[in-house]
Amino acid sequence: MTIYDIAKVAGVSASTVSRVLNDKPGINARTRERVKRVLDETGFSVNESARGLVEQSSRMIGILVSDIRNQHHISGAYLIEEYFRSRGQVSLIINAGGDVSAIASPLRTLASRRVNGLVLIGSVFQDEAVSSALQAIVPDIPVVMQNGVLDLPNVSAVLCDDRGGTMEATMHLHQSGRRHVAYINNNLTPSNNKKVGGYLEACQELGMEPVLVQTCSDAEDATAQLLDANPGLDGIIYSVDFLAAGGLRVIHKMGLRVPDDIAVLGTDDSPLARLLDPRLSSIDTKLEQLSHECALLLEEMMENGGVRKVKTIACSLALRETG
Amino acid sequence: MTIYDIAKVAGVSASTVSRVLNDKPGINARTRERVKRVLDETGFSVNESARGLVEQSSRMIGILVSDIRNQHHISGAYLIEEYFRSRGQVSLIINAGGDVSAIASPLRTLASRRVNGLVLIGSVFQDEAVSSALQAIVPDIPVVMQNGVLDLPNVSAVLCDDRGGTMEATMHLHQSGRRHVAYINNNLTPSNNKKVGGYLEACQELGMEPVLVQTCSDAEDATAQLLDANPGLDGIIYSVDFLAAGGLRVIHKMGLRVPDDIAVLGTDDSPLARLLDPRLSSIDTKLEQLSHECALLLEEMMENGGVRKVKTIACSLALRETG
DNA sequence: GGAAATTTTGCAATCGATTGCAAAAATCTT
DNA sequence: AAGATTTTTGCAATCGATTGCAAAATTTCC
Repeated sequence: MTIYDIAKVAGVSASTVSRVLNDKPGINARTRERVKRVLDETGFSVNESARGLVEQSSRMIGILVSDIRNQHHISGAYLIEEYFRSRGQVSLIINAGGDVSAIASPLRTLASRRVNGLVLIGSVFQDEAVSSALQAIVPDIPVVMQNGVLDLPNVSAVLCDDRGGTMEATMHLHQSGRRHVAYINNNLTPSNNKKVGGYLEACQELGMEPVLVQTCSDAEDATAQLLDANPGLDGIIYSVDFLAAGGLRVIHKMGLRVPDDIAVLGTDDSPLARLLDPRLSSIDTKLEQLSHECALLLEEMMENGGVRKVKTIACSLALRETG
Repeated sequence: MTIYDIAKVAGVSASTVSRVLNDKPGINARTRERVKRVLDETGFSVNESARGLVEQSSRMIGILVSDIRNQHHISGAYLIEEYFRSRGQVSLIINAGGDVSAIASPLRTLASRRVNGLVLIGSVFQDEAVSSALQAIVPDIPVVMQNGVLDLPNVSAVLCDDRGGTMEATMHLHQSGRRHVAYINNNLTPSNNKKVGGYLEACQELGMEPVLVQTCSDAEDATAQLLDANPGLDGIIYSVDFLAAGGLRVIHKMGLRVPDDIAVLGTDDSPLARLLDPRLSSIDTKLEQLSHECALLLEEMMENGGVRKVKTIACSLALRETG
């Protein structure tokens, strides 16, 4: 079923059908109605391949997620998808599969589809390999990175102030009387490094001795070891909420009370925080705001041929029952 | 940058370039190499719109998710995306936004893109409105429903045995000595109705008096009321894990011990179950297997012109610390 | 060395939409 | 009623790939 078929039925030319489809002016009202009726009756749907070919645009944006297993990333992708869907742009969401060096392949996929814009989700994309891949494969399309920066003319960025958020959290614990606050990190992403940096700086400023776990694969083990080695610990900050869940379990098992004996903070203020018992206090990294800004920025770049911008969003503390 | 440009540089015709691109036979090895080198050097990427136009296929499949906010659905979508990505098919993941009656719009989007196949995720799609929309808009493309059935020739289904799983869970609790088991449901989706059915049947079979909350928006309130009204309760099954999280909190607050005083089961065996304290026992609705079957079935239908099939997968119990 | 067989390549049509330009139709002027 | 305007419509080129068929190049064989 093509516009030529529609044209035949409606007794007009294909051009007219096309113009009706796209709400172009200069079509007689009665003709327009007639064509529209045929369109409805036949349940016609435009061939976007054909349209994309002549328009040199796919009416799609690409969302490249560094790692799907990360709940937080998925949520971000969907917030952006949602925004663009309401604007009539379809989203092509693709998983990079965690391997940053292999980014060329998904990038080429998106380039082949001629996406009008691209969002990269995940701080691991802040990497030289990604930078050169972007330059080689999509040097001209507007890109926005969520939580990472690259120095390319077509690549904007929206970041949350991980460093500041973590500093603030550390200071908050200090202010509420904690003097031995540890930090447990899961992996060394650029974003997590900023968090660690904030923690260390706050410790220095406050005269606290930092107790840092740089990476860990199992939050329970890490927490148990930390508590064994540092009996005086009265606060732990985790780089991600689900780590804190494991931490809480160990703390509970050891007979310590939260937050009386020890305060616990997570990061990201994910839905999980509200489901744990006690409800987890968390550093809110403003996912919704971040995603919204990404969408706005990308839209702006796509419309105005777009100048590069870098925006930072402040974090806040979502205080609940753990500290 | 088109294949004509490549052709010019490589000193061949566009047809040859096309054949190299698609690994077609009958090209001289040296020519093939030369073209390939030019392809690499220029970083050429095929225009999928043009290709899609002549091939009458997009090399894309569509995944329509009933409601994005449902973590479980998202995970399912990604499992399917993953499978097809490994097969060179891109996925177009779209959110129906919860409103089943408005399914025509996303469906038309997918139809316009000429997706080669379609997966519907969410039992709410098991609905007359969806059936007629599918028939009207995509009567010819292979469709697989995850957790729902419709009686259309091009629509297969993969279901999990919610009813059986819930029966088994109820019986398990009975077997471990529970005599007053309640069921708390959040909403009346077809899938949840099957769960409730299984619970009721098990109760009857076991001679237990059913205590059922048909719908609830807040798990804590529902649980608190239930416990107040039924002091003898020694087991609660929730239709979804995150409800159980709220339940655990209330139970804990009331001073009851889990599982000694009361057993708690969730449903779906989501990552959350392993993060709660105590670790939540849950009815495993086999999301991974379900998604994998969906992918296989869709692939089969796309390749063989496909006959409709309906598969059911058994649930199992993931027993942990709550019962 | 030349005819036959085989391999390799290119020509040209095709997919289904959009759009500049010109022709046709309708409306307005006097 | 005829010419000038304006509105409405259609023709035909275009986008960038794929592919059947025929032509050209190469290889094989006697």
